[in-house]
Amino acid sequence: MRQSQLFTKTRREAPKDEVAKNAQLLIRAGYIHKEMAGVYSYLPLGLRTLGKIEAIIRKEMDKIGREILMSSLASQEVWKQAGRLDKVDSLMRTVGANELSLAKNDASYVLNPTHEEIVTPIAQENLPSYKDLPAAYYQIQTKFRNEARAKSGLLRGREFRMKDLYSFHRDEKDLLDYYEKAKMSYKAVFDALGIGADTFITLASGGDFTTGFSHEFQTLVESGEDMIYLDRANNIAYNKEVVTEENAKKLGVDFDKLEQVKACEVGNIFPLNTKFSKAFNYTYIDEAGVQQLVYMGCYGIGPSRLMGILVEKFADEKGIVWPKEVAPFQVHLVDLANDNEDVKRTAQSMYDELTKAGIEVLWDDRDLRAGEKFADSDLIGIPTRVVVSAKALEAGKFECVDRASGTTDHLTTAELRESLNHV
RNA sequence: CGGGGCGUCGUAUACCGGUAGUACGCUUGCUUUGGGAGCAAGAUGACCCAGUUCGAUUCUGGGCGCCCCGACCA
Repeated sequence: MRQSQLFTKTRREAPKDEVAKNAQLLIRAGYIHKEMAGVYSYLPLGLRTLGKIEAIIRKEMDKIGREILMSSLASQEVWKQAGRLDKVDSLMRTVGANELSLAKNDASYVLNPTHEEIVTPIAQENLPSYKDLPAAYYQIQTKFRNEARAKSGLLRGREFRMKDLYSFHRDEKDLLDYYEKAKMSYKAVFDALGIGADTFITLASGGDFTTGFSHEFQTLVESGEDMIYLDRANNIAYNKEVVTEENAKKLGVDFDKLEQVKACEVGNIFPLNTKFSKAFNYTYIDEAGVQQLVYMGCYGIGPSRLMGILVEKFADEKGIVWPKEVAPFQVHLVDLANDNEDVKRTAQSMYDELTKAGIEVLWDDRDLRAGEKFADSDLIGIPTRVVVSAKALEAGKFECVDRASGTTDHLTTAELRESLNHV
């Protein structure tokens, strides 16, 4: 893509109402636009990056579930059924068009902050027999939560992207088997995103659903809002709510000896057991023809939050540094042509050649001075920058800068393609 | 939801109870071209509603919005 056709601009300064590094850089580089507190629009670069993150997640989820897309809106009746209408603080309510003029307070619809209430009836309709189980549905969509305090850019929003997976089982053992499988899938996702080494399974309270634990995936990051108690040797962590005397005894862990570190929750998985199948009276028929309650699990990952975390973790003083797997483009082709037709032609043919080879290239074809182009390139954070200039034409080699390390190589076109193929 | 802070061109900032200034960005022209160029000429601004006042962007009150700390976060 030509940068002149991106239809976004970079900014030298971040808006003063953004303090979080991820929001400052993503806005300055033109990835996102702030609509209101905790609500952002995704611009071309942001959408591509978000898409990459979601594709990585989708690839793993397809191995353990079927993708669907559920409604954002639900009637409040559905939420009453599991008794959560008034219990869930983050529920956002809305009104039907015919009620707008009445300005009623008792809005009739809700924007779903999670989808147990929606998915359970779908499963009920489609998975009535032991022969249908186990099964799992997942979706990636925009979620709405009435966050009391949206903050930290993409890390905690009122509207955000979420992948939520729901699994259905004939008994607890089958649920737990699947639960372990889901854990492995999550691990694969975080590995692929380049944060595997810093992401720890963290024991958390089971909430309403279970007397046991649920599991969070916490990524170490300075700006994280959670404090976790990390046992590096055993590759496991405990969250604040779990660190009690009672649990210390139960788990045989001395919490005082653990490392306290800041982290951000990138995923969580819950054994729901029969909470929702009871509420919706979702039973399956077993081999003996007897109705049995279905066991459920739910599993979430926040792609938009992950995008923020990747910025927080990898950015430097010049701007964003994307892991190669999620960068909106692999190569930032910067021409310093101005009026030099030879340079322009060379940039065009390099763009064509790399693109044809399946490499995603953002070509900065804008008629600007070198300094501004380099500064923008640093800010945007594409992994490899290739400079096409009069100097390069003379030398027959192009300057290739690795954004993360800052190292510069001078390569011929063939060498460049070779090095990119290794990625 | 409790506490604190802040609302001035698109962005960042300044000043002021009496014609609102600067930088970046934007428009036009010329020059410049390997790390955010220069000159010249333009366009664009006081969150909303009351009150005080001859006069309010400035002071007071209310509302709304945003940020931060805390509580909350299935």
